[in-house]
Amino acid sequence: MGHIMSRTALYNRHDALERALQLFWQKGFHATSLKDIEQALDMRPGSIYAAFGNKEGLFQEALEYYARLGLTELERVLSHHETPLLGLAAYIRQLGGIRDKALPSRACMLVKSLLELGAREQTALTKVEMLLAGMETRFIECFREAQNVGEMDSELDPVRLGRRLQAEVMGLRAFAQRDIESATVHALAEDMALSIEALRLDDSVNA
Amino acid sequence: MGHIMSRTALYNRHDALERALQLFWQKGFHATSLKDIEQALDMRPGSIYAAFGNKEGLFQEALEYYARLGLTELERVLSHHETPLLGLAAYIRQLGGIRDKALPSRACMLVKSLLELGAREQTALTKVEMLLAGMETRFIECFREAQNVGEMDSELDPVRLGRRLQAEVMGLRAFAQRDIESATVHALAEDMALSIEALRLDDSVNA
DNA sequence: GATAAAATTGAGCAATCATTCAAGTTTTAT
DNA sequence: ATAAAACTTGAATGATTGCTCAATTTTATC
Repeated sequence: MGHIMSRTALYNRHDALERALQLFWQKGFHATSLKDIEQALDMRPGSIYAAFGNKEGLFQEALEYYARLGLTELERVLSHHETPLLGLAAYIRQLGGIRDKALPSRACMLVKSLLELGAREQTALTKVEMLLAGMETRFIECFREAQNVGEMDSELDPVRLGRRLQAEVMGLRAFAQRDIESATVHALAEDMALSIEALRLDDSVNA
Repeated sequence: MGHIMSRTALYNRHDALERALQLFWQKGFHATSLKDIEQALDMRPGSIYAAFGNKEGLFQEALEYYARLGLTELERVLSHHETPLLGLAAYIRQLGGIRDKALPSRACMLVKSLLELGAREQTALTKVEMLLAGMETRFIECFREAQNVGEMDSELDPVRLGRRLQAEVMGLRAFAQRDIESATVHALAEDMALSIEALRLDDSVNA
């Protein structure tokens, strides 16, 4: 893992991380063996250890990559909607379609890891906590911004609302991991989205 | 696992299940080794396999035991409140104090297992799905009963409400697994409880 | 107290685990 | 063309995995 890295090496690294993410997201940390990783990345043990240190190091980089993708997606949805609350509602509605996409798992990888990892994987667990805190912060910022633009009652607590939204997203995605019909998840997401939109002031609805 | 079993053998079995539950709930299925189990149950491998078949069998029995405890606790809270919705709200509020108790994990063991288990543990995974469906059904029944006693608008869909409540409980408990202050979880649970109570018709509030 | 049945023991099994490293290959710099 | 640096290889490591079973102890029955 030198400081200088060719363009192809960078690409290879990114590609390896992508494949590692798929694997870890699907099977979790403990159930993913190095054999699995060697096969998925088409790399031999020595190369993997030279590039990522050890299994936990690779896992942590996959976690960061995952969280970056997730935050980017949130920003994308937010930017395509007029106001913060409408953006958040759209984000939730989009999560309602999570069973329709071919993903390694419907559950959030951060939550999966939060529930799976123990004291033996302290550094990875700390990273998960950090990344979840980052997502929470972004949600809170949305509610604050909604207040600033007059979309939401300024008496409400953006911190509580942000945390509740995170808990709802966690719940929605854990629920979506169950063996249920896609329509059920869509309905659940719709109900949650309506709760967000219900926070909008009458003034902002007619804006 | 013969049909005849002495009182002490039954006690031992129950005790072993209790200890196995603590272990699996804390560390998850994969991170719990048979060495861990031998130590916790104070049993040697042969006895464990004679009593429970294999690691997955023991895990499944622990799951059933866990779910039975959870359902019993829900019934207990419901029975101590006047109406279904007030009971559910109280149940949620009680979950807000989950960080204050000394538990193996704050997260629901069924959700932990749902997210951790894969195709290789199909039978256990199917059991998890079944137990979660049972909890969902009980929630739905509560909302139906709330309609029957005139506590809730009969236009609302008890099935959607029940599923949403399950998703909220999943989210609350996953959120509570984060390294956060107890007060934060209490506040989150309070907000969720208020949402349940907001479903109550004005008539029933003054009943 | 003798005998049969049931339960427990723990050493040991093959398989798999994450990881290392000397040797070989490719890439880069000169 | 050549040397140095960087990267890759894959066999081998010791530890640990879930699990088996012949031997032994405990329990139940008469």
